[in-house]
Amino acid sequence: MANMQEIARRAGVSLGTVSHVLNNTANVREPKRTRVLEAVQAAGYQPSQLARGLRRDTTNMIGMIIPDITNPFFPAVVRGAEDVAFSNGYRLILCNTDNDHSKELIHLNELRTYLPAGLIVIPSNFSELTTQAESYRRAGTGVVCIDRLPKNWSGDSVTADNEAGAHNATRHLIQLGHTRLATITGPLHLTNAKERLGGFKRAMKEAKLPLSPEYAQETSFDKQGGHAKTLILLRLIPRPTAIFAGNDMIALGALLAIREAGLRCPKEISIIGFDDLDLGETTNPSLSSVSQSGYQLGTTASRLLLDRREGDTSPAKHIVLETLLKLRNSVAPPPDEPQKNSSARRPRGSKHDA
Amino acid sequence: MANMQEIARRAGVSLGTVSHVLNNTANVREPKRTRVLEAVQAAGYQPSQLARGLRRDTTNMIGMIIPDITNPFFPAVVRGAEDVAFSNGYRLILCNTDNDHSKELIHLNELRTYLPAGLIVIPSNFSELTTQAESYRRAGTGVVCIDRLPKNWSGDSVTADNEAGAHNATRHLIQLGHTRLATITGPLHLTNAKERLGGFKRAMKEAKLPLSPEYAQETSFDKQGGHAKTLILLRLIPRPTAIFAGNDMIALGALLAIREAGLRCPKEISIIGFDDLDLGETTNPSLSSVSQSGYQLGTTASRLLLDRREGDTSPAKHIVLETLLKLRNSVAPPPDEPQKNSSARRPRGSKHDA
DNA sequence: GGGCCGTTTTGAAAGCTTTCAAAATTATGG
DNA sequence: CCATAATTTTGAAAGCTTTCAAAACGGCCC
Repeated sequence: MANMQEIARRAGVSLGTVSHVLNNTANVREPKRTRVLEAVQAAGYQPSQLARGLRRDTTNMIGMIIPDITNPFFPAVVRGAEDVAFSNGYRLILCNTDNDHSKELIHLNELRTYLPAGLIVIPSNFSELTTQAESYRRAGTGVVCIDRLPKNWSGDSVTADNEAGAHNATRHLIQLGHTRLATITGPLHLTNAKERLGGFKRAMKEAKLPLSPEYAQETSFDKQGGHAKTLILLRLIPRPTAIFAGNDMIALGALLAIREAGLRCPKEISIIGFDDLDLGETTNPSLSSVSQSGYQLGTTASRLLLDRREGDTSPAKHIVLETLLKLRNSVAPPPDEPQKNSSARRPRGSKHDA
Repeated sequence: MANMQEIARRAGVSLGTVSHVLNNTANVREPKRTRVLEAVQAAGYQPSQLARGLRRDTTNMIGMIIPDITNPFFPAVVRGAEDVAFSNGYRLILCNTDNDHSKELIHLNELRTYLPAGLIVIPSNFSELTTQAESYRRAGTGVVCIDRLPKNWSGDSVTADNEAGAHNATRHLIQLGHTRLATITGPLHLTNAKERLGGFKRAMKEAKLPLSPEYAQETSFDKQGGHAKTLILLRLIPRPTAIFAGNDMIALGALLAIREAGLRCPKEISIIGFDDLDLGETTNPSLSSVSQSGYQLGTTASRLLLDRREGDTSPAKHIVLETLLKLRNSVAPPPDEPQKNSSARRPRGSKHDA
């Protein structure tokens, strides 16, 4: 591939001049300027990002570390980040951690050697991001933490207003007349899960409703977890008439469990999830959910990173994005009559129904 | 950050020796060897990928170009590619094209300047990949094309057996007794859409069933497309009793349209999709689909790329992955009685039903 | 102990760009 | 038209690694 030397030769100027034209880093008078540009065109020259990065001590790559692109919430985040990055000439290196902090560490250490323009990170479980980011910052590389925060994080962050979203959803259930609410949370060492539980609890307290511990189950942010914990909730006496799920995957598991148990959603049990994934539209019943924009999470993080790069040295920013309660068909007022709890144990169509 | 110079100094050896130890590129006798390794440990040294890439004339980055990570089929592909890449020390640069060939071209031109180890590409509409890849190949950089192929592609490729999958699905519908089948295909300039239509047609022909053109609708690979074209199909006389959809998003749109039209799936109309996305499990009815493994598509592509890099110079490989018909609740035998076609126009619960 | 051979080790060059100080050119003012 | 100031242009250095030819080393045999 053509290099700058070649362009300089073709245009009959020095290496430095070519560089100045390309980067607008000094005035270059007219005859030469166009000669250079023409030579660039003619040769189809594009500067080596490697040499450039090496010399400038920074590249136009952004390291994006996420748990798992396969989890339906994250693609939108990545896409948002990429869109802003791309339109500003930056590119994304995508790294999956599977929530494993040792894998995260490998990525953090390796990415450094690419001299990235910055990092956007959704921290893994028990992430050591806080310590690692320190060394990035010393090198002048921005690190933005999104979606949830690791221990002691004090840098830039972009998150959803988990507390308010959960509070709002819970209050809605209460206003419909529900008094026996339960929640299935994600892992409580994750800040977003904890905040959502906080919002739920606050709404309960404000309504002076009791909440004994077995009505707040903790599990992983997935279908299996939601399914298993819902089965537990359905056996409680009195049985809850509404479940606030920590995210849509949990809500989906809950829906399945409820269906299996022979109960009907929303008639006998209401469900609200969190995230408002596309798949919530097509379930039966369609899933009510606290909507947060993953895309916006991504764009905001990229924007923040680029602002920092362009010299914004203001103190750490903690951007919190609004959520919106999206009501679909999985919520209804509680059933009037006191339910016969025993029916929960009998799958629909089982012989005992006869 | 520490550099090799520093390590050499600490270990009391020359630059060359450090490099040899790190790359196992020459024997280094015992006292020095460990001294170097210790110095590396102590300094937390990691070689600059930029300098290394510049010198070696190639990096450990793989460019991955896809239409849109937000489309639910692609995350698994990316994940598969990343897993194999990662465990071999390679990293992924993710690029979305939105199926826009000019955006694809930008990525192709820019990625070159990173001296990537290779490219994995799902070509955009009207992709110019074939010409571009030529210049990559001249530079010794592998390009693997997956999922669908651009015009005149003769390089390595990994695709699903679209023809057989579609054929199999269609045959299943026919065996159930359906005689009036329709299909909604993706854009027919995409090879995968075309192959699926081919499989459908072959099954029809083998069963000696007629297929007039209006029973094969073409649209984009999305919900809107599926919805719109299904409305058209439902108005046909005689109305089809089964639809083979070009992918699950189309199938989803079809399902919605059928529901809106007051018809029941699978009782009155059967649907089979393609891709077997997760969301197909949770729709109502759950979606039957031709299952192809996006993950395997990704792993195979990465594997192929790495094999090439390790010196495999055999002629272009065209790997075709098996599909599997996944039956769920969206298919059933056709209704016995000749349906009253007019009902298709009436939404469920409309006054005309009375 | 000297000469020779095979192995280790070294130092410098190369890869491509940016940037800095210095050189060359042009402009300005008297 | 000269001296000086301002602007352009240049060439070399630096950034960090790999690699190649050459130098140093160690062992072996006579």
